[in-house]
Amino acid sequence: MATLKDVARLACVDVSTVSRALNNTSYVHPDTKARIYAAAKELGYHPNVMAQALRAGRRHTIGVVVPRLHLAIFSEILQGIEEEGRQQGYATLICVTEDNPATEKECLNRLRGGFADGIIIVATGRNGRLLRDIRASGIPVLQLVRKQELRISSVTVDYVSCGYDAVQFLYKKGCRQIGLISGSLHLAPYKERQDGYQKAVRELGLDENYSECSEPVNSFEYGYECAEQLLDENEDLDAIIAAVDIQGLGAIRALTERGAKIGEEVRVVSLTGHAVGGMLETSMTSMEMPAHLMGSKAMRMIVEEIEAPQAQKPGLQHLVLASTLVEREST
Amino acid sequence: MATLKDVARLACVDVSTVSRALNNTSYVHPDTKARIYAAAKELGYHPNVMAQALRAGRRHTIGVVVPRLHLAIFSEILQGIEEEGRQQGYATLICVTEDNPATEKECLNRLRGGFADGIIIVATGRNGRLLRDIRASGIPVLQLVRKQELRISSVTVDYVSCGYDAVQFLYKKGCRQIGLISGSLHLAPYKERQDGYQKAVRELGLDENYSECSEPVNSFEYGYECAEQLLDENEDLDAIIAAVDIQGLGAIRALTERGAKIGEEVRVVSLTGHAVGGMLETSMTSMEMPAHLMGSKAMRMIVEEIEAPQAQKPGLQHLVLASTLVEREST
DNA sequence: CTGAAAGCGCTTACAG
DNA sequence: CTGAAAGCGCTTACAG
Repeated sequence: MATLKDVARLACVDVSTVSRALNNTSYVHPDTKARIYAAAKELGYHPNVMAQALRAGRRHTIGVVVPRLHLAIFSEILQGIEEEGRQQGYATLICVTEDNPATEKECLNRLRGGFADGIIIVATGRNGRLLRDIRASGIPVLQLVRKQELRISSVTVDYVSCGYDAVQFLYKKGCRQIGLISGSLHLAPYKERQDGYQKAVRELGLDENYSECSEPVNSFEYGYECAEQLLDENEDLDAIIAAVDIQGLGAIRALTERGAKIGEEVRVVSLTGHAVGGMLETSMTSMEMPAHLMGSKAMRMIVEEIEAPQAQKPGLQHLVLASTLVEREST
Repeated sequence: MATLKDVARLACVDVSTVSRALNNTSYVHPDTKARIYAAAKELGYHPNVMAQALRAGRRHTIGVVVPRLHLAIFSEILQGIEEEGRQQGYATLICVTEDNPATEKECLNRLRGGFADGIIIVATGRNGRLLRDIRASGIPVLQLVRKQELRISSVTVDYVSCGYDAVQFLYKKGCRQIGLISGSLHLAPYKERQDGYQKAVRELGLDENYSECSEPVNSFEYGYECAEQLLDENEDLDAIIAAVDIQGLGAIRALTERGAKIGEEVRVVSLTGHAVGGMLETSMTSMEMPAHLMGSKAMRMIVEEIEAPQAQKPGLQHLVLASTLVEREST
């Protein structure tokens, strides 16, 4: 790769002049400029971003930590992040943790210390302290989807309303025995959706139907098992709410195998709204979270924080967006 | 952030000694070492990766260019890339192009010139020349999934066999009127799958049934429309092959709406094998591509090329993996 | 209008 | 065993 020095030599000027000409950072005589441009072109010069970054103390890179990409809403969120980042001149570095705290820790430790100017974390497995450490060391950190640390800015969805609204909706459809398939209650999104469910069910004076399978996970199989269990325990069950779509797919599968008429005998709602819901034989009603928007908002917030002058950093911000109900055939 | 200099000052030694101690790069007196470690710990020192990178001329970062992440096999591939990269000590930078050549070009231009030590490109929209340029400038480039440039290393699947095998499989199931839903024939994976289809159909003396909808895209709606068209044009159609899963979902949807018995009257096979296929009411048979493996292989190949001494660069390599048929209910 | 110099934070021959 | 110096490729006051 050609460097500034090479261009300078070819154009018979100092490197500083080349830098000024190429960056348009102060007046350079047109003739000199022309020579420099010609030289740069001839050599196929591209500035070395690393050197620029070292100089500026900024890499224009944001690290994103996600639990997984495949079959999850995270991939859509990530697209939102990346797109907005590109527009703002920031590159997006990713780390996939599989919800493993050790992997997450490893990722975070790499990201700090120069790999990224800021970190958007979608997972969060017991590394709260590390996160606060990183933040304290001057690297902006933002939680997305899962808000575990109150002292760290976040972009989330109103999960309580999400659960609440789903129950209300089903109630209006005539459902009286509504089951819930959730996830690990250590994770805020699951806990809060369950809170919303509980609130609505109690207000309406309905029975609470929880699935209590072993280790809650975000998977098709888990959705399937939980649905089986809910149906076994309550033969009057007339609705199932699943925290995430692939659990919903599992529930639909279980219902299909039992020959239950989905959307009539038993209604199904997902609380996450992955686009696959609309592509099924029986398309699935869901509370859709504005995934792309959440990603771009998060990126914008973190870039703002990075670029704000030291004196006027925005401080703690929690942005909460709303889910919207998209009614489909499963209800 | 504390720097080497800070640590040196606190430990009362030269920065070079700190560097040597921390990197274990030559003998340092145990006492000095202890002081240095203590100082580093006290200051919470983390080396500045940028500076290291500038010095070493290597960033330990690979750029990955993908058409999209959501609802595509690419997210699984990307997980494979990232995981392997992490193990090899490389970070993964992503760029989402939406198959837009201009966006792709922008991404590539950023990635060169220091953003990445190597580039894995999954898209490829008419930027072959730029790719060769980048490669010529010393940055390894690797094509994944789509092989457009013969002079650039690649990891792909044997798409011809994939199409061929699907037809053979359906033939053995008794199908005689097999329709194909493909994608843009400018893209090698689609073209080759179609070639395989054609080869098998001709060998077996069957009719060729192509969907000829307007602009081929990788979408649910496109799959739906094409299926409709295939069914309208040939009322004896007894099988549909879809290039990618979400087209397959569209086809299944179309069949469902017509009341056709999937897996009996009309069989459906996808040629890509996104995991969602196994989670449907009628689970979908598919030729599964080893997505995760493709990602990790690609990462390993490019790291090898980067780290090989100048004298013994591996040179052009094309790795072709096999798809495997996973039979499910749709056939 | 342009050059010479300093410095971003690190590593690594070179001395001693 | 450890320090002083040079240099990775850039940018930016500071002179002139």
